[in-house]
Amino acid sequence: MRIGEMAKRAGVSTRALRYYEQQGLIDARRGANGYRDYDEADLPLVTEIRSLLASGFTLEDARPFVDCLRMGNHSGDACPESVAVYRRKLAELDKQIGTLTARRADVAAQLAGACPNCVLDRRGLT
Amino acid sequence: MRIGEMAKRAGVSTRALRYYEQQGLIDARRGANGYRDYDEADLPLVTEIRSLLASGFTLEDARPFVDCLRMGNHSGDACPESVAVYRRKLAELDKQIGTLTARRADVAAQLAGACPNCVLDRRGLT
DNA sequence: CTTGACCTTGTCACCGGCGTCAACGTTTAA
DNA sequence: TTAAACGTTGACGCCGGTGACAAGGTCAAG
Repeated sequence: MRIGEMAKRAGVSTRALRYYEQQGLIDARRGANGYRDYDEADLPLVTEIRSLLASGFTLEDARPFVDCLRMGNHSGDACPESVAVYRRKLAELDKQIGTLTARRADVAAQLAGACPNCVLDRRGLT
Repeated sequence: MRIGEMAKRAGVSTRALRYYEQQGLIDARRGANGYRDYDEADLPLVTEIRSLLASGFTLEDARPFVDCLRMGNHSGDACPESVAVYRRKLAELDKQIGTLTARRADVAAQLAGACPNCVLDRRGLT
């Protein structure tokens, strides 16, 4: 199928598909006219990418998942490289959550100090 | 004082000081030679900006704090506009923390599904 | 007079994942 | 035959806070 159809079916823009190709994630054969010719099997790859991006992963993160699917696996995370990404991401998230939580406490303390009447911190209250 | 001294005393780069001026946060008088001439009173303003940036606020967020200090207040958050920024930021942080926490749960679940032996989720354990 | 340490403005680069044009070739239906 | 609807590559813009460099002006010390 051509890029337009693939885009429609995957729910992405053609721009995105070209970008993924440029990043070496999704490759399409070329017709005699230079048009990209996508395989049916590429659809789940694109879907996997979108799903990961929506979950906060980067395109680089998605690479092992796509490779894993292309190797014939039923699921993109059936490979150790993908699992490693999960773990790295988990650690990243924990770190970020920790940072933001500490920051939240700081801001709340500042707010309490600056505006004593502003006891709007809903935490610990019912 | 000139920009170099101000930068040194505030612990920022001259580039940053020029950028703050460009954004309308810190204004300096100009000498006959065109050199910026900072006032002693500008030092705490710069310090306030750095402190806020370090806490995850943007330069835009810092604006009311700086204005507040320039109006003669002892503290940058002694003005309602600054307090409003605190509150907005607090809400932002809560939202971000919520998003990341949900995402973390997703990733942990995926990890658990992809790698049953990988029960490394340290939460809930001692 | 010259060197070197300061100052000035202006501009590109970064990071990520595209959106959005431009300028052009191809296919397809009327 | 022609116009619409597709396809191609290439390049700029965005967002924020600088870093780094260019090409120049200024000023104090030796």
